[in-house]
Amino acid sequence: MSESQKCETFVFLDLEATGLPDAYPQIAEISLFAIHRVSLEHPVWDESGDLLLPRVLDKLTLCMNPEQPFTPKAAKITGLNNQNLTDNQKPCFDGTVVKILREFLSRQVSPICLVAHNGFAYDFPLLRTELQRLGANLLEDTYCLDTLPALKGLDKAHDHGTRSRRGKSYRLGNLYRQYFGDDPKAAHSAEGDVYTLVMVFLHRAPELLQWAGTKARSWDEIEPMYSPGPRRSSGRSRNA
DNA sequence: TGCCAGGCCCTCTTTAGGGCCTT
Repeated sequence: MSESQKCETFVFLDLEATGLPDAYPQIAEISLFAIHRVSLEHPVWDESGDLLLPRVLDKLTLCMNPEQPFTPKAAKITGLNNQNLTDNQKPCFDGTVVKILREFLSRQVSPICLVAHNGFAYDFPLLRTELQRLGANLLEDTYCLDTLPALKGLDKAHDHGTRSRRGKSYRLGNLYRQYFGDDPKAAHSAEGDVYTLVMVFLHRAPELLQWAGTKARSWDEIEPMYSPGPRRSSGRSRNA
């Protein structure tokens, strides 16, 4: 996208799901923080010098009970499983979730840029799969930014081709520790990870906003993680 | 069916292999 089409709202996104892509995952929790670019361009610090989460933002967090069983590791790290979601009578990712997502996004000033860490490889394709299963889509004029290649690319540019990045971890929690000298809060809850993502973004906001101006992809370019079968179906085929 | 990724990047590379990153 060009600077003339710069995104007005950045919607930070994280998914908790039943597993990694090899397990044909389904979404169990989604969290979004919608923040206008003006709050990202003008971060605020408190008296102690600590960076603050923007005061003005819209939040949405939903839990849902996937039809797919959780892998043991996914259940362990997320704290979610089919039993506790069933006990709390949570429906699956259904038309109501789509309606809520679309209404949440439609309340934001467009163009909208979705932001996720490793989003091009995980969150965006998985969300695409869940929407495709229902024959649904997000809004027109939606873009996507992945902070993983963005931060790697920015660091590479700073290093001027040297090898100083060797061994550096770009896991979201490690980036937070590196930038703020503290452990991230509520890791592997969707809302906790979105908070961490927003803070990491704010720490590098001028560079990332500039990066988004030229490197954000259209949502329409995102391919599904896999081709979803119909609900309650045993057969599924991997997307080529 | 059953739990199986895969695109990207780096390097002891390029006729390849391995680790990262997401749950």
